[in-house]
Amino acid sequence: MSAFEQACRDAGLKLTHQRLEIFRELVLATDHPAAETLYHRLKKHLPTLSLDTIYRTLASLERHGLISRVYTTQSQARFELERRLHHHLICSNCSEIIDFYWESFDQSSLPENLNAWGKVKRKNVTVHGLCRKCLKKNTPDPA
Amino acid sequence: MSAFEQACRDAGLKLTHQRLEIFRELVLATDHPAAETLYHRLKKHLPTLSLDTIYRTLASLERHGLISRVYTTQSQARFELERRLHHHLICSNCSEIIDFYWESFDQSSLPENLNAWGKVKRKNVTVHGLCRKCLKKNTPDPA
DNA sequence: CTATGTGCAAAGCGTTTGCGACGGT
DNA sequence: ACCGTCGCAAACGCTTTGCACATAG
Repeated sequence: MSAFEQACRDAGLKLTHQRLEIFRELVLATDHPAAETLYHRLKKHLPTLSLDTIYRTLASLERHGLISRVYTTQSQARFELERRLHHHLICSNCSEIIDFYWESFDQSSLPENLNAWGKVKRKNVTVHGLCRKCLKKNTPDPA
Repeated sequence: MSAFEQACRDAGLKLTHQRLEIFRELVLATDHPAAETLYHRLKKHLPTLSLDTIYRTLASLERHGLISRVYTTQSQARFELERRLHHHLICSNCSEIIDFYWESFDQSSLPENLNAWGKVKRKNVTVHGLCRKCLKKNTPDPA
């Protein structure tokens, strides 16, 4: 967390109460929350917090590489801390997103013909399926 | 294409001119176009076509499993034909999305501990980097 | 002939922005 | 005291919806 404070100072960002709380909520969250989700969670302890501040803060933290936007098919953007290389499990029913690690994949190399495309920076796996909760509820995917 | 006509009949969808043209454009497209992109491309040959029809048609084709929505961090939704298993290359600069194939990955198995999560249906790789065009233009990624 | 699909215009929803007040540094 | 940030409200962009007419089956 004080690494966060240092990063803010380096970036010229002020250490406001709101900023700290929004970041702290993201540290604790494992579910890649949307802006609105964060808003509802934080509103309990910060009743005057506004949704705009959440949006502005998320954009600013993203710009400075402290958090990142998650790839999704939904219209709502979702966010996560910029952590070590990881991959995502996505439930097609409840659209929960969970991290997992797969080091043997990380160390493997891509097909050679990708060099023709350009310069590769990162590779990520997304696994789709049904999480245990949704399997139990016996709720098959929509349509 | 007549497979498409058959699929429409099976789904109880009428074979309208607009529907056929929108689907045909998606068959030809390799760049995972957004609704608006399709609109501009089709407008040339179908001047009376409306954007709402594009949206409605895309939603309907998606519901029937003929096309799918691509995972993205942008607010605009992008679409592709439901083809054989493939993976995506995404340029962080121009956000172009290109398909690639990687059969040795497709045949590999996931870490065993994922069974604890639920039932896996599909796994996809997303490669991020800079495409050749953007490398040439010497346009480094934003910020 | 009937149900579905279309085009138009208006509404919806998530997100962004201009403004004046506020608060770190 | 200064510049970044906040909350408010209004605007924005992408997408969806209600309605009346048109069209495929």
